Amino acid sequence: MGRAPCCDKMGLKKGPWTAEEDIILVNFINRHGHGNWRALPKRAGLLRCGKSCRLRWMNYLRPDIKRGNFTREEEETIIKLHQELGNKWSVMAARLPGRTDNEIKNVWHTHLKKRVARNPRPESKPKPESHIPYESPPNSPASDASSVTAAADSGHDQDKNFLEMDESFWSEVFSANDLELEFRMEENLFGGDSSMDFWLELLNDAEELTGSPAFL
DNA sequence: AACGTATGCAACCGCGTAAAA
DNA sequence: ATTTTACGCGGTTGCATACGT
Repeated sequence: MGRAPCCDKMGLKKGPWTAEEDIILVNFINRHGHGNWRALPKRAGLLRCGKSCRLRWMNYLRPDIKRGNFTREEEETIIKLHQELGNKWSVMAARLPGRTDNEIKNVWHTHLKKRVARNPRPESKPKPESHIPYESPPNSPASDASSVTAAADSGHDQDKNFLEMDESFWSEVFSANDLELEFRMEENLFGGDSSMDFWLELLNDAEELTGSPAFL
């Protein structure tokens, strides 16, 4: 049977998410949940397809996502689970709280697969340190920490600070400004010229609240 | 300093399937 | 029972940055 496209692609944005889009998505889900991903972008005022929103939320914006390095234990768990389950990334993610299937998949393909290939049973000789760099050249990015977080070594400058924010940032920002914020967002999204001034002001507010630079 | 290559991550695409109509 | 719709998953790609020459 024919399958309808996931969304009407006309006019929908693709590519990396901006801080503004993240704010809109997080705020909307915090307030209304995500009952219907397909309808969500329209309701939230995002020019994205529902699938894209879902992915962004699941892999990045969800408050329960653990940011930071994969521990040695997590890496060993992934290796073990992969031996058991194969490429069942979502099952693995369910067994690793705070980690996403995409993240696990990436870390497997970029680090663990090679490690396993070179050293088929690493778990048989546990190393004393709980957090050991990947097997990479001493000055490679992965050598200073086995970080697979987006923030750690991706270089999207504007996003970098944003990504490093703890999820508490969002709850602080939104709980503090809530109603007025939503009103102002809608005003800027639907009502008019959606100038950057609004967002800059919002980010300044965020900085004041959290005591740390938000995005800029 | 400039250029080419490798690496790592975020995001997209297409398919399978469950749920709804 | 059949068809349609939406969700979730796994594979793949695009792009920015790091590294090497």
